[in-house]
Amino acid sequence: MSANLQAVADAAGVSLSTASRALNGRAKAFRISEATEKSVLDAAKKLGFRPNRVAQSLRAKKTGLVGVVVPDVSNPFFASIAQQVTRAVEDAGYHVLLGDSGELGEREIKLVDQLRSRRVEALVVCPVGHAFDHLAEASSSNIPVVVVDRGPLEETLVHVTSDHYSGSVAAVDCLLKAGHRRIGVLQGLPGTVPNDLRLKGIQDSLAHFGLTLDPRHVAGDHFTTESGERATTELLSDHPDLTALFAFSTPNAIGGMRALKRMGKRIPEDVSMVSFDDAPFVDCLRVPLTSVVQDVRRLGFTAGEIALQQLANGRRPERRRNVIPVQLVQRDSVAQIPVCEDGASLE
Amino acid sequence: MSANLQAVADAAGVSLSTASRALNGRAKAFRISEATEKSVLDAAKKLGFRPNRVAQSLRAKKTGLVGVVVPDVSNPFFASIAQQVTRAVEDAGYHVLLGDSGELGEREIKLVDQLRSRRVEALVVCPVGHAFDHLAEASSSNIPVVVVDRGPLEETLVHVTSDHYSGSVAAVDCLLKAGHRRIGVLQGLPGTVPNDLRLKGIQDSLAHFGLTLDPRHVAGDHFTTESGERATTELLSDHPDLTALFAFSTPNAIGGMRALKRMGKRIPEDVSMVSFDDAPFVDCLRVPLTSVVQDVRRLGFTAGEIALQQLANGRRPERRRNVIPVQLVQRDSVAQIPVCEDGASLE
DNA sequence: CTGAAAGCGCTAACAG
DNA sequence: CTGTTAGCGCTTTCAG
Repeated sequence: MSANLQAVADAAGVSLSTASRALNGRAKAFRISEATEKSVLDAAKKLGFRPNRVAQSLRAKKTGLVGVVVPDVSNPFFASIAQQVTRAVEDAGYHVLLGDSGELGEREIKLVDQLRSRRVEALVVCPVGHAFDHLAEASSSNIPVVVVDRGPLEETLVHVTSDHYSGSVAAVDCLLKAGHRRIGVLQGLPGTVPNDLRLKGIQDSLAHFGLTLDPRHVAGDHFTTESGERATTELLSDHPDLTALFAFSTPNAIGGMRALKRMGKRIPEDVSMVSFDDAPFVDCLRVPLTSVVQDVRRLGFTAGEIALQQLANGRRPERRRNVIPVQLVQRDSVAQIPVCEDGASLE
Repeated sequence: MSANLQAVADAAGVSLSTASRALNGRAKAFRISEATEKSVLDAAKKLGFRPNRVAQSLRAKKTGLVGVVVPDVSNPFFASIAQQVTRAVEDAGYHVLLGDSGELGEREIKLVDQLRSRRVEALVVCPVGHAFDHLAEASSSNIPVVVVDRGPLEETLVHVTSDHYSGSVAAVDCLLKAGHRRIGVLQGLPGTVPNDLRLKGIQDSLAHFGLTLDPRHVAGDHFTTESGERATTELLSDHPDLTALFAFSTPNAIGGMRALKRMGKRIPEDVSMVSFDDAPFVDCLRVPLTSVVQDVRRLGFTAGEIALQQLANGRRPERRRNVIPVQLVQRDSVAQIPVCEDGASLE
């Protein structure tokens, strides 16, 4: 195995502690002679000494580790978040222990537990989104926990999230202004905050036009392509009169596009589409999608920064909920259609 | 802080060692009475005992950690690899320490060093691609190293990679069969194996038609959208007679599409395009791209498996180079054009 | 059946 | 200016 401090000390003909001090750049502070210092440094280099961070961690009771748990790293949205956390904490000397829950609540709980066993100093978690007890428990046991994206509705945890409600309102307003009245929704995971806040945004936006959201116009059960494809097929078979679809994620939208293609429907001629987005390539899709763009990088970086601050301060930040603004970007997937006079006739 | 073994032992009224044995499920083996075992387990639960993995690691000289270093986690290609490694090793009880080199060789070296300091038991690295000494050094100091994607040309390291050469040949054959003779190349990082093997594939494929690759038809310097966009602009300004582009990555292709759009050129009517791919959404791009599809998941999972085997066997595998097949998928981005009779007139 | 003690590699009192 | 020693939390001989 790799040489240890003792070996270096022996090679340099000094004691363990002198070697330690020299290696840690404390030579000056301890007034170690330059000759001694040099001989230690030389010995270390010659032996290829690499300080054992495990031992250091045990001793210092600090691992310099941040645990990051996401539902699916292969999704660019979560990959970006993991990346930004990595970047945010690296200058402070922290490394990231990565966990992928595979959208499974049970796995998430297990992962959080394992990471705590590894004594991560902080946790940044994109939860599956239905249960938060394990995170609350971690948080109350004094380890900084930052939840990103799908957090609880109550302000129990430090939470970084996009402005789902406003974004949703903007998206639906855009459809309404273009004359659409019968809008289908390709939703993500029901019961999670991003999903339900967006549904609420839709309802409120429709209400301004004296309309209501027909629950039968909402389909889908995950933020995945598969869900988007299934939901679209279902929605358009049962309700061929829908003129627009609102997809709750880029994968949902991509699934929707696949289904529409299969059904021989064109965007936006036959069906308009807007999406709530999280991926950087939306402008290059078959039809450049009009979409609510989230600032994913900021979401992740902010989470990392908050965790770091908390680590430095030693106390929870006053601000629990950090809402990152979103922006509606109009592209080519929404067609203007003649306003149907009997706006109330939607169903 | 969290309770330690001593605390559990005290609470259960037994010694440290008995507590340890009971907690590790070795009660039977050590013929500990059921009552004692139960009291230990109860005490542990009551105190919320979580074994300190750092101390265990120090003691066992095993961390159960695999280091994964990639150039850019936000790129779905690398994100998938990281994910698959995570999945491949998790059942064996390993966790992944993630590093993002940001395509910077220096950072990669530093990260590898830091991860080794943290005593990762194995390294899976997608190198920036120009220098490998640090990896060779790690490998020769007995830690399993698996290089994915951009490895060295020589078989000095265990390497998992797509069949770049054959894929490239297939892509160019497809263009040639469609009548294209003047092909521009949006390359990635020159000097890396995937890049240069693909260039070689192009040359050999062209040679079959008695053609050669004009170096001026090759542009680009990274596997990024920016490089793809710049290269396309450059290529089509200088050589407006190019009828097709071969993009070496999905980001390169997306950049190319952006540039073409800006220049008012349509795919495939004005310019055909094929890409060497690594992302799952290519079928939904503006123009569904004909492309060489890599089995990214297999790339990553295989790397994880090999690392694990090596950890179990304790010796380097015989097979150094693991080549994963690729597949040409024809979509709609290649137009048939009238064969120019004077095939030699390309330039 | 259970306990005492050594030691993994390192840092930081505490002595000289 | 340098060395000795205790101890971080755990597992595992070695003794009873």
